[in-house]
Amino acid sequence: MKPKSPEPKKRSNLRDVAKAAGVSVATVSRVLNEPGVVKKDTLEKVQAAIDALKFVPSAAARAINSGRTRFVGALVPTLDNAIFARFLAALERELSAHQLSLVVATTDSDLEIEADKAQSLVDIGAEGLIITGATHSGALHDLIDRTTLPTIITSFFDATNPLPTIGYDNEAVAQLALQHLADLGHRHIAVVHGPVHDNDRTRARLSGLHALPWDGELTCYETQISLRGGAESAKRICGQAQKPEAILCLSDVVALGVLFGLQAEGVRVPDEISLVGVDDLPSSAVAVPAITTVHLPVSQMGEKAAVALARWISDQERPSAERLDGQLIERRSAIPNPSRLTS
Amino acid sequence: MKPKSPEPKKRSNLRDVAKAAGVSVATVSRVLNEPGVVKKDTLEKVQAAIDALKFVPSAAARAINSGRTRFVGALVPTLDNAIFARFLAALERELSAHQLSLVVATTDSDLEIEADKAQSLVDIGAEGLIITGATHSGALHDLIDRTTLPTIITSFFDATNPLPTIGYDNEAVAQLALQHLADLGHRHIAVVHGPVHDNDRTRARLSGLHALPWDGELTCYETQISLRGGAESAKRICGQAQKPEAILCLSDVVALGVLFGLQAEGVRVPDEISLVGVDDLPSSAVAVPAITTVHLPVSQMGEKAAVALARWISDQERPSAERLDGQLIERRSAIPNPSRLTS
DNA sequence: ACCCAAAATGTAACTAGTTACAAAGGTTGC
DNA sequence: GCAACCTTTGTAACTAGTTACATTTTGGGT
Repeated sequence: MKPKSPEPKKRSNLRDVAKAAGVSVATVSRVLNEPGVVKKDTLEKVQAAIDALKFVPSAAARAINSGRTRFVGALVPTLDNAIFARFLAALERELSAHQLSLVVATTDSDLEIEADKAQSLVDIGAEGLIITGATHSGALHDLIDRTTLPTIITSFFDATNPLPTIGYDNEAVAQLALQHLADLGHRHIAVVHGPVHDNDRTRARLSGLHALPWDGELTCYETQISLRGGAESAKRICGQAQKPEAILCLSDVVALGVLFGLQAEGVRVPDEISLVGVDDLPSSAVAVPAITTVHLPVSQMGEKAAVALARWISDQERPSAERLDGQLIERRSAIPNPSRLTS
Repeated sequence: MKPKSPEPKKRSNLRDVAKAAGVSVATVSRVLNEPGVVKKDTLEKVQAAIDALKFVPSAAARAINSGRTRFVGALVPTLDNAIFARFLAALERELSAHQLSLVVATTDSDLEIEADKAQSLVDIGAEGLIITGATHSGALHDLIDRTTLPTIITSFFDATNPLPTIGYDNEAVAQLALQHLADLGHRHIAVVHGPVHDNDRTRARLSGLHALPWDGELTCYETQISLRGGAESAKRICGQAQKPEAILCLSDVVALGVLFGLQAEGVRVPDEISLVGVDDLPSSAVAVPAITTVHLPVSQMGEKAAVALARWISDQERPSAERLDGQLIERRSAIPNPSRLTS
């Protein structure tokens, strides 16, 4: 027989504290939540008991009463691309200002993984979800539907989507970049983009490019969204019989990779070939030559998403879609096509 | 009077489902947790009721019984430096394999913010903590102490720390880089490093440099850890009367920034000046010239931290300190000092 | 000293699950 | 035909807080 403490260490709870302080549980609860209404010396007694027992209130028990867990989840393809890291940084900063914590889950751009991780987020009690793009698995849509979990789509603007979207018009964003090159007189342009599979942002950008009326020619190269992917694409492009006059990269990591790749091949940018990107990462401003790109307000997107989600959760105010505009930032990597007379 | 449903929409719970299916709450609970022991047709009845009521079990109620919330928190200075983003990516991947989610909080290298956010993590029920570096506010130490929350220090190896550390010996890491430059015959070296305030990793690296016995001269430049900070430092260095023979950057983002800064100033690397970094970010391998650097196994660190924390939480196995070694990766940005005859 | 309101505290019923134990139902052996 | 056992289900007591309401204490005014 072992009648005495077989498990001596166990987190102390409200009732332990109440007993130790010689008060009721309600009083302890008040000390925790509205110390103002408790008489000074009972407050001190209770505080002493709390300290003595190293009492830490249980988050779960609080959550069960308030119905609030105070955290939300975000699903992004990867953390390896600075564009998402920057987005999350802004999101976390603003959520934190609204007393919300952020659970991060990466999906590797796989819709099944995404749905799985979303389920985990629900299982642990996320009060809301931030997801990337508008294309998702049926399982995820079901989950959002049955839980009626506040969910915001980012990086993708689409006013007709049943879920609120906060993001850019990806078609327009890509067109900004292409139009700029067209205006500079380039007619033979290589497009370097990330995987199209499971990525509706890239698909939208590509279809934007193809929808733009102009008289030039596009050659597309698909690669991994990484510096290495960009560098390898540059090599591939340099291996072609006829080099393009300009290269358009649908993301800045790739653009920087392409720049490095071209430098390694001894091709001068922008003299021999112009280069534009999309994203406007800090690296694009600092690179030599600085890379002309389409600025995407990711930090603003993170903030807006955070505010919208926080409001949705606390006030049931369902946000409406918000369109953020890209902006062309002219730098040194794209110049007028020297082999053409543009007015 | 409003006796009828004044609030028609409320999440349904276990008892609602039990009532709807005509069974007891225990049976519904079994359907959820051990469907094997339930007779087939009751199982179907219950499942039907669950679907009909769109029942989703409450995470908080589960947590209150199991005592497990299934998530941990990580405190990092920033997401803007790829080194932390990569660390978190690996951490999240491995935690996810252990059925744990990751709450990310950024501290901006401010110990007060760090303590605040740690408190938030505890408030929402984190089962464990990953923190960066060994220097923290008293409030954070108190918190860890009173909650006895499994907490692992990363990016900093110190076998004598009361908390388990998983990381590099920062002094040694910096020495690897400096020794390499010394071996190449450089005697006048500029060191570019991030803010020293509240950052024990940087401090350790600097003291490592100063502890290395050699006959050269170090000039230190403090700057923000960013591309821009690096580029500006390069300009500052070029403005000196006597240019150093080599530049040692204590992180790779800064190294790349310095490279860009030097290129902008028309200084050729490595011909006129050698450059080495620390971290081994992907950009260092792809940059032109590729940057010689000390590889830090961040992904491995993320994985090891995840495994150690997961085990600590589930099996009460307190991990022991783990030292990860940096490794010099020789690339193109550092060459023998041309102005000297090194055998 | 006494009344009354305000302030402080206590009781017990909630929140939404899990689970030990009890009880009922069904099957098999002899 | 009935005991013995296994399968399946139900009851009620847990988990750790919050909170409506009841009760006690306190203080001021007369």
